[in-house]
Amino acid sequence: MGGRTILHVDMDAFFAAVEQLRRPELRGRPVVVGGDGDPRKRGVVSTASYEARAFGVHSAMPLRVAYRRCPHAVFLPVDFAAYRAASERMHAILRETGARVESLGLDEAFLDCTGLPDDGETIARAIKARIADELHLTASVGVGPNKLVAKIASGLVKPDGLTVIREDEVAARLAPLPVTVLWGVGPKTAARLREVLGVRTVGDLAAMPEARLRALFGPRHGAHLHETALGRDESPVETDWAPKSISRERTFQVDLRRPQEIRETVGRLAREVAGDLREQGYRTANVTLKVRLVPFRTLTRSRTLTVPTDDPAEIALAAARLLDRVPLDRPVRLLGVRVAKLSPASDAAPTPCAGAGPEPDPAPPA
DNA sequence: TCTGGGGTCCTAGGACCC
DNA sequence: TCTGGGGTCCTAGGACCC
Repeated sequence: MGGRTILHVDMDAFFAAVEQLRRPELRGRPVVVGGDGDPRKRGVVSTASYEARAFGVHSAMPLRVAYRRCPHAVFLPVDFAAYRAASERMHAILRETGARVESLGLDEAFLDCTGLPDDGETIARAIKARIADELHLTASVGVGPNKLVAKIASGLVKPDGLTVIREDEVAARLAPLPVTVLWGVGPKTAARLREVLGVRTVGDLAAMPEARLRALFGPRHGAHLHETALGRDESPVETDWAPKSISRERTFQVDLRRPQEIRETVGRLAREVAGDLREQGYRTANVTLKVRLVPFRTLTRSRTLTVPTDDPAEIALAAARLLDRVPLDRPVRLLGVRVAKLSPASDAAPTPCAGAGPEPDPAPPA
């Protein structure tokens, strides 16, 4: 497995940058994009401009906290249509390199440039130049021997950065970084690594015997930690993506208490999911209901529909049955309906058992 | 009233089968 | 009666990512 050339392209403060581009009066000012743009309401920050980050505002922060930290920022609602348009132009530039391209959301992508005539750094410079000239936006790019290293590299210099990590530099470049730069290492795993093993950096983790990691985190997660700490990653750049599930969820500005209102909302979400399902050309076999009760507890219930279906009424019925199994003894903050086990609608042969309808729930465990 | 909305993947236990 | 072992499917829940 020698000699892949992988790029990771990461648009800088993408949503905020698009807003500043179309509204020049916002340039140089702190801009926070998130929720419906009202920082006094429930919602989180999607993207903060670099001017806002200077005040400690960052992605996933509650809007109210962002408002406290930076009250003079301009707060804007998320306008996906605008960001999608810019994203498509960016992706067109990436595809024109001839590389295979894997999207990660609207603002990031991996490119497999293996076998192209130019080297990774040259391609990266060309991409950055075109994004600057044609979109008037900046991107930070990382070049490495695999996706893991490329992604870490793109994060090392931002905004408008370009960082190349050669195969023989990987260990030395990764060693001093905190373990949270690694894929799959979030707050919980980082805390356990620190508390149980005294591990803080990628270098610390790389020095840990794999057996200890397996014992502590289980065979798969342990092995994954070991591999990534060494900068190893053989995952391919995947150009085709198909969803494995489709969902709709809503957090309410005011927690719901009335059962009638809760039932109606579940029905509405189920019909929205069914609409998405049909629009995207899938059928499904499985419905999951998610309910978040106050304070902060998530309760999910799922069950299988007997008939693969994209029928809104059947999906709504399944969700309603699941709701019957949730004790609504406290206010409800969030409702969500997810459908999984997707299959292409075109495959769906007429099923002989289609008249059976949903079967009664098995007795729920106490 | 501090906590969105879209996802993916893994684990663990029980049911069930051979 | 002293209690194996592999496999799959299902459900619930957790961690993580952008």
